[in-house]
Amino acid sequence: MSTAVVLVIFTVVHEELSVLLIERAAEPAKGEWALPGGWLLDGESLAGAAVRKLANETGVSDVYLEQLFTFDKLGEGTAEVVVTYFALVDYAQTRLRPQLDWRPAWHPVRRLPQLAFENERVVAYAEERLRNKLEYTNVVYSLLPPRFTLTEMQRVYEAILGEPMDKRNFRRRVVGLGIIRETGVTRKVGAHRPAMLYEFTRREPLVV
Amino acid sequence: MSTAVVLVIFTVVHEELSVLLIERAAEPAKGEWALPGGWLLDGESLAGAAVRKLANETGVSDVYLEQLFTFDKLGEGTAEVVVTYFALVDYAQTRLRPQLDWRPAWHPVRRLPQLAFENERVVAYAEERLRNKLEYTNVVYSLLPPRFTLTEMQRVYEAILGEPMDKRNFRRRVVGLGIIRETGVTRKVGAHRPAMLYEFTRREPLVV
DNA sequence: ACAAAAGTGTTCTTTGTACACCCATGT
DNA sequence: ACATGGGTGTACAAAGAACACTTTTGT
Repeated sequence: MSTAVVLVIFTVVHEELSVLLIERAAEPAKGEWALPGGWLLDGESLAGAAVRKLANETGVSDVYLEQLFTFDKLGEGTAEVVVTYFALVDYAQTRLRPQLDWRPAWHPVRRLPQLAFENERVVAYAEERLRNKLEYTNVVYSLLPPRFTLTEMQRVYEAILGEPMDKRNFRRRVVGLGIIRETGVTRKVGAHRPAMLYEFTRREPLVV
Repeated sequence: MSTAVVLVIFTVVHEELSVLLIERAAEPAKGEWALPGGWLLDGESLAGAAVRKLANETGVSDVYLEQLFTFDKLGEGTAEVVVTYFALVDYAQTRLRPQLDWRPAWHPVRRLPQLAFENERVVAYAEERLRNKLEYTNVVYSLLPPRFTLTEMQRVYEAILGEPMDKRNFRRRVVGLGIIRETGVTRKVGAHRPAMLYEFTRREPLVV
């Protein structure tokens, strides 16, 4: 009986909001998909354990990470309490590491496989929280590269909210929130005119 | 090394937002003020432990109770993790029960004594959360008697937000939110005309 | 008569939403 | 020439904020 830490790690792949799952190669729940997690080690802080697991699974650190909820008796898990966190990572910067006991993979949140340990509840709760945070904070900084076009940013919002947005209203809103600024640098991608690159004014949580 | 549950129990006394503290009569932190709490018992759920402690301290149940945050190593507490909850109770319905090892008392949140176990952080966090919830939910149902006047309700809001509000805007807002309705019954208090009594349309959390 | 609380509308500002066209570039 | 995505403005609706007087009642 001890404390476990479980992570809901979000990213956007092919314009779809996705979550990192592991396929368990050992008991319990062998062969099933579940959220990555592990035990809180001796003397370790909760946030420390979350950061360690995140780095372990994705290779990234210094991203948005927030405590979500503490569950008791998630399914037939053996933990006394399970402290869940959610994290946002830029897909381009992650390197998944298959482990001895499990294999990780990204899954679109709209098409999840069946999950062990009632992890559906955890993902649903995390998704809701993410959508709320989106409205009034800069949390997406963590899902985008350091410099990005407004269209790229809008695609991320659309992937999370699941609906298209108006280009002009989107621009007004995020500029008005003061979470991004122009870099002065432009980028050309394909057969169209160059686009202004933006950056976040802060790359830490705006409100904790 | 186990899991503890700690409660931030709010009420409004004399138009001041107050929190329940206990004066510890035994070690650790003997003689200091702290939030009420206790161990998660064997086989007990987190919410179950919170409800039990709440009933134990105040005699009330069936009130607004929400998980707040999970801390690790709060001060020199001996718990591995501390799961905190916040609750809202109607002062008129509480009966504090002095225990062998501690004495409980209400303290206005603006004039707290020094607290053990870094409990200031916990109270501050709970207060912030409460203020946010106030804006768009019906959480105050738990701080008021079943029937109340709009002025009484406004006083509760003012106590929590710490600033006076406009009577007409307040009425429009809460009626517009649809969280209360007229009962058709009026009440006379002092030297003034009778006031309409209102009740909440729901006495459970509007949004979880 | 006066003090105390209840009740009631309007104006203005801010915020959000809906909506369509032209431009630069590469093929 | 055409396809692709970048960039821009306006009108309307909704929500929130500021603000003052009259009524009923008890003393």
